[in-house]
Amino acid sequence: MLSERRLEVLRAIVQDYVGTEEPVGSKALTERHHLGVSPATVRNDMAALEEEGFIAQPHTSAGRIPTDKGYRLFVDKLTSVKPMTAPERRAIQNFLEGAVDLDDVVGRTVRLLAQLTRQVAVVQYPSLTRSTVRHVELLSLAPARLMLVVITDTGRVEQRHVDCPAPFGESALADLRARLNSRVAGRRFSDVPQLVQDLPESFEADDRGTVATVLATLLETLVEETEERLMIGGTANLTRFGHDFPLVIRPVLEALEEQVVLLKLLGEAKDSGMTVRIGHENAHEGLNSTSVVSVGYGSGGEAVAKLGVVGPTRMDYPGTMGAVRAVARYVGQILAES
Amino acid sequence: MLSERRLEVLRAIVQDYVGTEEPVGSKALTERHHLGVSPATVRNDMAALEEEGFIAQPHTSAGRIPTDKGYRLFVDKLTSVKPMTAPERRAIQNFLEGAVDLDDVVGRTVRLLAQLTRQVAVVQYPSLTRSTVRHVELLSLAPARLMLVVITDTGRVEQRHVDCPAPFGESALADLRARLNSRVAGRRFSDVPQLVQDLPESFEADDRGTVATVLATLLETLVEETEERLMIGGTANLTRFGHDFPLVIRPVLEALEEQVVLLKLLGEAKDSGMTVRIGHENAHEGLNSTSVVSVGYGSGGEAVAKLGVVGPTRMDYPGTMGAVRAVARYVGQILAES
DNA sequence: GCTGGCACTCTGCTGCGGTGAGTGCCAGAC
DNA sequence: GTCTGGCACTCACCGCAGCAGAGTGCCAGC
Repeated sequence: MLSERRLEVLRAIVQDYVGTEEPVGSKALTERHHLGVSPATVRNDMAALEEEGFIAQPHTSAGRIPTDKGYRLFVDKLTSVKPMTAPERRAIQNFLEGAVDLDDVVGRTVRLLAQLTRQVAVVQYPSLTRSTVRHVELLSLAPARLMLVVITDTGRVEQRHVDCPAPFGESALADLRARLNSRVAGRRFSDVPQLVQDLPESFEADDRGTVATVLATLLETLVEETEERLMIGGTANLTRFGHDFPLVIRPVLEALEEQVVLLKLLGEAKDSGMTVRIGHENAHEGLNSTSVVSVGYGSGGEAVAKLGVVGPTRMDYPGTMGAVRAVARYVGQILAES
Repeated sequence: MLSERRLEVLRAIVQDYVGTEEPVGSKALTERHHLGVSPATVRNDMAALEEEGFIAQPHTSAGRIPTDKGYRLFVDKLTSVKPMTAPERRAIQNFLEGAVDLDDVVGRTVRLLAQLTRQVAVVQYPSLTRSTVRHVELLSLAPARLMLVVITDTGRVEQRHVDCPAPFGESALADLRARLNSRVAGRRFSDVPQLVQDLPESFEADDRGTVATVLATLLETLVEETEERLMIGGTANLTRFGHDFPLVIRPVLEALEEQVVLLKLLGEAKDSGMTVRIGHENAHEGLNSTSVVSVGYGSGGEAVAKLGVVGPTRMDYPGTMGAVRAVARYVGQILAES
């Protein structure tokens, strides 16, 4: 077990390295932090910390930098989330309140998060799986062509074309629309399949094919849209990565363009509470030199989607975590109100 | 006026520099291109070209690189768009045909363009201004709260909440829905305002306020959504910028995040035909070391939006222009079919 | 008007010693 | 035992000089 002071030394190393982006030596440490011991003692502690794999030397006779494992310990044990100040909180709220629709909410959230953390922000659109259907609309585009529109309580709208096997009359359409809505409006997304299961039977034989097609499309929309969309922003902050950024930036940009990768990334995070993935803890190789801080957010008590930031492992964890948590909280509020 | 051979020398310089990314000297030029003259002669020509501002030397005793003005001349006079090969065209078509909805079309277009040109791709969503209204839908969310959904012929869906000054009955709602659609369905976006102008008068006094509110929201949607959305992709290609990329990439990334900047960029381009903006020809400072190749695309004969790529001024203009043109053409086809 | 030749100018590379931050280790003090 | 001061050592970084090579401008001759 590491002594209290050695942990203190690790904390100091992390803080200094995050600030200066340069390997930190024993002398500099004792000067900037009042550890109450001499550089020589700190050197001994450092040797021990290195032995345990928490810090490393880029080369002999250079200072130490934290390893992924060191950051992990720092995040888990040596620090706590730094709360936002009151003015910051007010600014967040004000900024988000101006949003006019869902796209705007997500867009503002991304920009806000990128600006607060000075890192790349990723915001998942509120999920359909857990939200409820507010309304289903059916429109006739042509005799045998319909448009299906699904509106959710988070304000999201999805539409699909439906090609009918046979022409479908206006009255049957109105009928189907009414029945569909009476069954699914206000219901959980995941409950919809069984709620509409027997609908075709109540229609005339000629129309059953069309009804079945519409339902199939509806269910398909649910499934397809469960795979979420997301928005990213603040990629210009990647240039703040450090001196080795030319090497690192490319795989990161590539990963950020792959929605699938990002969704998996957020998906792997815990459903409740904040998740911090440091360096090689990220499954995706391109993100091995980044850390991802993510958290769920939702309109009610429940999380419906996730948001987070991607930055260098050398990041200000307490501050970043504070910003991420605060933003998630306020987005949840905004969504609940709208 | 520059002699034919001097233009030929300029063309050779541009081609070589684009290929090698290194200043090109007189000897290398004569070796790689059969100009039929000696290096000494080429040197004289180069001196003349430099005098006119078409090429420049990074420093004395280095080769020459084209200036923005040189690229301009190259694009205008010395080359032509390189058409896609048949297999390429087929691949483009196949890839785009798999799209299921508008978002998917735009998404695929961006990815395709980024991949073909190995540069950053920008695709504007089809504009509402020129497209027509396919359907307007009104839904009752609460006694005094409606949802307005506008569907366009390009498959785009916009929705807005409407808070009514007074409760609005279902029958009045159905009435308004029917009348609205009979007037605006299939009509040009820009014609809508005058088509609905007198609608409130035909309703009962109690409902006129609500009708007016709905119409106001509808018109607002038109105006607001004339400011387009767009999608970008292939930002990882920015790392192909060259050795000075660490300096250049930041302002470019920043510019790319500003939708306003990009929209202005595309907006400035000619409505018909391809537009190439080279280096300082771009109004936005952050893009001074990039070139933008853009072109309009549309579902009919008419352009409804624009797409293009952003890359280093040192780009393969003929190939890029060919890819941009081909993609625009096929997207137009896909949109017309759907 | 083109060419070959020639002197000149730079950049980029390499090798070299000096500097300084940082380390590990050890003997001694508390 | 634990901490401390001292000391020798290592190694990245910096500035400098020298060299090679690519490229140029100019000029005389064809």
